[in-house]
Amino acid sequence: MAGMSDEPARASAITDLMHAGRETSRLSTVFRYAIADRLGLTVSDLECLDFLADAGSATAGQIAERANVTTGAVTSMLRRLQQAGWVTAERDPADRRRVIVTLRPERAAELERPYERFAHRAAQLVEGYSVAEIRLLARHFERMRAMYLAELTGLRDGGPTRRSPSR
Amino acid sequence: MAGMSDEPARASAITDLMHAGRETSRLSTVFRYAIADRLGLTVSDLECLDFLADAGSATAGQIAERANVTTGAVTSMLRRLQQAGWVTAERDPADRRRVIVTLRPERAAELERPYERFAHRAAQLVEGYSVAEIRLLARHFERMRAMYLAELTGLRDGGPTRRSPSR
DNA sequence: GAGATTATCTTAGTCATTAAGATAATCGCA
DNA sequence: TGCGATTATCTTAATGACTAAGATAATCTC
Repeated sequence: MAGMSDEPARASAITDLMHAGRETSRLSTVFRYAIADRLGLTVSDLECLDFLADAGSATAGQIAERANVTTGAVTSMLRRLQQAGWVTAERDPADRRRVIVTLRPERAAELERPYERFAHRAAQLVEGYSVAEIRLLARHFERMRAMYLAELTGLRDGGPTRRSPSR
Repeated sequence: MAGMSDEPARASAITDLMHAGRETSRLSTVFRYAIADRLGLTVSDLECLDFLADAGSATAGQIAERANVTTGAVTSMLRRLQQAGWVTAERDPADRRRVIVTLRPERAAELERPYERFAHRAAQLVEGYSVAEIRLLARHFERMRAMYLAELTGLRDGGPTRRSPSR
């Protein structure tokens, strides 16, 4: 096999991969909308809660950056989420300008529930794969994750036209 | 190797995969937000335009369903998109209740532009993979796509609590 | 052709978000 | 030490996308 030209096959496989990848990304966004709606949250709220579930706790500023909203939006978001009992927020004793936000641990499971069916099906999907294949997929997703993070900061900083002229 | 118990390794690989997969999905949503923002569009607008880029043209009702918004929202969305020169909209001569919306072909490339850097990096990522590996990834994404579609219709139909009580 | 259905549009009101600037705490440096 | 600069969050006013409910208008059905 080595040295044999498989360029056409390779190119077509890459095209397939790109198309399926983008469509999956698109659908995952719509799916996330639906999940947030189901939980009575905005997408930004869900973003925040998922981030907290992963990170444990974070400052208001970190949440703003991560959810891609202004700090003003985070202020009202936190009021919302505190009122609904999702998070606690208190000033950092070490630096009293900061607000440390923590996901209430007893609510974390509730956040997972809409994903349960999905996770179950995803596990079934993987059943037929070898360990090596699973590792390949995990590595790939990890690289994509890094790419998204890099591109996001790139879009934020490098963007000359951030908004339509009317805003 | 065959018959050897690799269950612990397998389980940990699956955990890694699930984690990276979910994080990637989350980031891709934030990325889509950023792309829409960069184009001066809402996420619904982008959803609509991407749908049109794929489908060629569609009725207002089909767009509403696809973008998960009411027909009233589509009306103002179309005014927006027409004004910005993204689409044309005209009544269907065969059924004058319908409005047929078409993406202006000369604007389609513009829709791709914010993805270019991303696509370029994604291509680099894949350079080191064998054709078999690329095919594995493409197959996996295709299966995920199918899963998302199935779960989405499930969420839409089976959902008892669609909104928070205050709305 | 009358009533039911379908597709889109209108209207009024809601709410998350932004921009700009206020407030308050911490840092850096003379 | 103390003062100006920086950093983190909050406030305010305004914007605009969205929804629900119902209006309008075209098409089906019998």
